[in-house]
Amino acid sequence: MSEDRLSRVFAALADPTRRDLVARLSSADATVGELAAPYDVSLQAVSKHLKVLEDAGLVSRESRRAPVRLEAEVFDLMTKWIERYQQQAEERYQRLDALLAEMQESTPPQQSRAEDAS
Amino acid sequence: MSEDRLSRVFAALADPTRRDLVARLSSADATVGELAAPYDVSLQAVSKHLKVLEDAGLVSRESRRAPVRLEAEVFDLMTKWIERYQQQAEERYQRLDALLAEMQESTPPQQSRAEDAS
DNA sequence: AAGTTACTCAACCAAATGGTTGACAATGGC
DNA sequence: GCCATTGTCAACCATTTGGTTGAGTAACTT
Repeated sequence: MSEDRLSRVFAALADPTRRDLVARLSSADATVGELAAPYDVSLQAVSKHLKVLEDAGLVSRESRRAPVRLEAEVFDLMTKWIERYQQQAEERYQRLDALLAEMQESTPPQQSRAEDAS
Repeated sequence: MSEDRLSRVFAALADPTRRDLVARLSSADATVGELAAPYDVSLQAVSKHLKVLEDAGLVSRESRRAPVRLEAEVFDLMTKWIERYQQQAEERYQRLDALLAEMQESTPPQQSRAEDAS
């Protein structure tokens, strides 16, 4: 479903120029020309970058020459995905730690363990 | 600095297969073979995907045939980036809302506004 | 020490990406 | 209504990407 959308969002942000555009748009809306000015690539190249951001839903415009606006809601999509697996992984590590601690307890102080034998 | 690292992380997660690998690794470590099994691409292809994830720092292994492990800390890098601009954008929208509200207050109820004239 | 099994490297291919330049379309000012 | 400005589309190019197959390497098993 939104599988493809997530792919587009991540792919869009994988490019440093595009991330910089997002960064700049987070502090103020701006037209394509304004956005293009600081970079040493053609206006067309920046226009393409903006299309990628737009297709990913990260950015929108009311009409052609209107200022580009950041769509901050899309960030939630990423955050949700990230948090889900981060949390799951962390919980697992916690369980593992607990398990290790338990094993250590039931096994009284020993001289050596297989893995770190000198 | 870690500009390049962020690019690699986002690019790594832009691929659905790679996102699925991460998802599966979040619930349990697994070997390359185990990870490859469910997909209908070659083992080599999955091996390549894992290399991409590894280069992005999302995944690690102690040795060749050891189980692959998810490095959940990298998620923080993304989260930090996202939250920074999301927050900045939201603050800006709040200020804008406040400004509009203020303008509305100083402008007593009017019959029509330019934009939505019938 | 030898043989399997598990994985990676290398070469190749098609498609996608980020860039270019040149022609075109749409907006805003006069 | 015309012109200048602003932005997009199209065609092209080099590089990267995700896949393949085949050959090689590394690690357990016995």
